[in-house]
Amino acid sequence: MPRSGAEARRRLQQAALELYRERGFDRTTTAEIAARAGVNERTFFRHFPDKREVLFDGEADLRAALMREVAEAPDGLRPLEVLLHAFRKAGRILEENRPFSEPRLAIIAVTPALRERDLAKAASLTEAVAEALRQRGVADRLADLAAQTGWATFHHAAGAWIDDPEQGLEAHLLRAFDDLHDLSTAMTPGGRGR
Amino acid sequence: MPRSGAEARRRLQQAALELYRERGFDRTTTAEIAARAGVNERTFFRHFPDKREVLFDGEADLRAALMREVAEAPDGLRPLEVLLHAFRKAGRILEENRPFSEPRLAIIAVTPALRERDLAKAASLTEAVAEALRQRGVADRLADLAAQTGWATFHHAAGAWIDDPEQGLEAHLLRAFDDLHDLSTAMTPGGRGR
DNA sequence: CCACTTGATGTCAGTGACTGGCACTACTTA
DNA sequence: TAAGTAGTGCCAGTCACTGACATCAAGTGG
Repeated sequence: MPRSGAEARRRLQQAALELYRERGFDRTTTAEIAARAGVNERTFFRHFPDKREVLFDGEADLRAALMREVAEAPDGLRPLEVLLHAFRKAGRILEENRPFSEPRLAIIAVTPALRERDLAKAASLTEAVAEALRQRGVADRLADLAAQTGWATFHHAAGAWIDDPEQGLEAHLLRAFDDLHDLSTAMTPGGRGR
Repeated sequence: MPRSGAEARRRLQQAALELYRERGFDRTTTAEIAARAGVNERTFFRHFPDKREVLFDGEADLRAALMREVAEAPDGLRPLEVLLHAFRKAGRILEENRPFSEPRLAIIAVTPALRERDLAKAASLTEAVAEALRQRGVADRLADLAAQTGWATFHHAAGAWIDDPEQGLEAHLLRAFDDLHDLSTAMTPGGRGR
């Protein structure tokens, strides 16, 4: 009956999101998701490799957006400035999709198994960002460190934005990077002479 | 036959580590682990909540060590200095246990399911570190950000140390925090007037 | 209009992680 | 010695996930 496959895929995502909200992730079976989506359980696993992945679909888009923004950032910016630039741009996607992503994030937040997957995705994106920095000519060591601390700052800002959406993600981002700046500048260099 | 339970637990950990190395995590069944340890499969799940957790046991110790070092760091240090202090101390545990933790880390590195769990543990420890900073009087917002960026820096340094153990973890740590300092100081504050 | 191919699905059998329940045994304590 | 407790073995069952094979709709070329 379904011709394109993409329809079934969307129905599965929708059904999974609903059921995870209604009964919780652990008390939802893949058979139930498939039934609500009107397909066979086997079909579920043809579209998603496992029960968690059905909630993580936009990753490829976000990754592409991030890498593009890092690549296209103005010349002359320092690594963390490049990242702030990219996060501001990519953050708009997040903000526009908030109605979609809010229930999703709520479920992830209360489900350890989903938090684990979320962390894995974040780690993968961090690695992608580091690679994008390297392609910009940032030295290997700095690219890795900048990507990790930059992502941590972004993650921190996103968390603050979830708790307090009034100010907008961008304001939280700017404040987080300012805070990072303050944290580091106020730190005496290493414990050794330089 | 076993009297203390702790023995069975250690045998299970040992058997799991061996089997994961020999055949890989995915091609090892919990029944095989139990058999090599000389116990029933059910006993495996009495000691460990799942097949991954058997490799993550020292977490409580590391957490305690970290929180203690953060709490006992000298007064007057800025948040990131406190963390550098704590990581240097806690890092010694890592260095002393390298013979133990090296095969373990190698398995984790090549097994996505175990990497996920590892990331979850790191996130949990980061949260603990943030809490320890708060108890030191660091403001909520800064504690969270400092913990995340500090952990990212620590993680980065640990990775560099794994690749190049010659210099010792401490040297890598100092360099990573210096790099972080450089990254941030060279960054113009935000994109807005202050 | 008839093969023929192709992509998505349904069906079925099977493996393995994990759980609840119950009985047994060794060690501890009154 | 009796009662308790902790650690274990055993058994049945659920559920995530996989491989193999059949089916079915749609498009394609003759």
